[in-house]
Amino acid sequence: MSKYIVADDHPLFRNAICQVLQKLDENSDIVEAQDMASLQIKLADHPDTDLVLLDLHMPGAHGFSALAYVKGQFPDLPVLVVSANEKPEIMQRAVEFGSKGFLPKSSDIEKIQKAIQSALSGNVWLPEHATESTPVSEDECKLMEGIASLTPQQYLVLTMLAEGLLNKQIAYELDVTEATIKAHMTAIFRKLGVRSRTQAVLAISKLNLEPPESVTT
Amino acid sequence: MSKYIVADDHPLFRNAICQVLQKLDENSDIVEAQDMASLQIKLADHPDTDLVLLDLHMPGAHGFSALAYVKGQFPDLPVLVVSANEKPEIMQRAVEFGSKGFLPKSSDIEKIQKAIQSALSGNVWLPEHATESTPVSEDECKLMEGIASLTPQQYLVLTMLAEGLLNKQIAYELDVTEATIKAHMTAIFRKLGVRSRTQAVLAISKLNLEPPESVTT
DNA sequence: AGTTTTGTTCGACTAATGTCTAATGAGATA
DNA sequence: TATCTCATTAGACATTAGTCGAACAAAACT
Repeated sequence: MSKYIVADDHPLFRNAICQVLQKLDENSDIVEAQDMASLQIKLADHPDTDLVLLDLHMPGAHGFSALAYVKGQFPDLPVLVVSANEKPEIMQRAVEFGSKGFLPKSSDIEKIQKAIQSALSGNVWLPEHATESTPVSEDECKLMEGIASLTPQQYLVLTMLAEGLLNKQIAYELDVTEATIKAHMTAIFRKLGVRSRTQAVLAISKLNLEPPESVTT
Repeated sequence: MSKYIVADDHPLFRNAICQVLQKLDENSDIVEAQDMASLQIKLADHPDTDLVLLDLHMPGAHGFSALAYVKGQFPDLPVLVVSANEKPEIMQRAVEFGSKGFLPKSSDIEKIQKAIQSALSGNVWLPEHATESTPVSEDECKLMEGIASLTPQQYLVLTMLAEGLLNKQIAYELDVTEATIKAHMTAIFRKLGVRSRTQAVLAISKLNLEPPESVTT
């Protein structure tokens, strides 16, 4: 019997994944998360999780930064990235950043099963056509390491920064002082190797697979 | 006899394009630009240009913002986008934003000729496989219009903002006071419909085709 | 020529951002 | 248990960012 966390904001697809999991293993324990905040909680509540199915495009997940963050918090926890994205270079990058593979949302049930079984047995699974080689740049690696070293709170603050919020707004949302947010910002800048919020936003937008949501204030 | 401007930072490819143009029309007048700054100058110097071949990934060109900007300055000037990008949705988007077509850099000479002739005769040229439909969002349109309405100086300032520079640094580069840059910023924010530099960066990073260059201070 | 608009420039003022230092508390370690 | 590390919290201070009003010049319009 295995324990899974399925993190995806699309209820239909999340459900589909869950059904496949149950078919694969009737006694499996399945936990669901629909955004990064809930994923964080579930991860903390279920330290005995065997596999996380992670969508990179949930609320609070900015492309690969979500993967980097989860792997940073739980380095030994297997993660299988699930995404609507089909680009081979994205798939490969996911693996290079610690994912046990890449599962396109267009996959049929059989492929989903294979991917999950591979991941559980410690192997990597990729669609056939994802074999191009796309080297990861030095900078990108450094950035991923930086994100992986963020604390949960810091990641949350970074996420809100990436939505264009002011320190004041972030402080209000998190119910702390503006001074606290500023302190977090300074810490985040250090870890990401940047000097301002503008550069921080530029840095993480490099990791975005798809255009971010519209900027709303 | 026609006059062309070839804007591409890759000398080899720029040269190749120029040769095709000369073959197509021996008397053609060909002007070259290797970045947005020089393109701006050439555009002003040659108001009788018949066609601009524009690479969206030159220094100073942030994805579609370069196209939006050129079309904003010279609405009636035909522009043919040239790019290493091969994604159909990117190609279509270029056309929707006013390009006379999309020429992948992998094209052979024959295709290049066809694309240019189409553009000159007022038609649109696209590779065969670029026929998916990808609607442009409301927000994205507004943003493109905003960029198109920027003045040359404002576009320049926006570009430097998008590299993560401080107002002070931009002011030094452009040899004006910081107050001037701030005034430009305010104007840019209004036109882009945002309230801070952070949001401005987020907005234009939505238009980037590929990850931006590394952030260096 | 006279008027209007618009881009660029800037100073003064207000708001937001970022750094430094330090207190607190929770977990890990010895 | 005592100690140590580190995340979280914040106040004080310094810097940067952003708004407003206005001067000036160039271009467009009458």
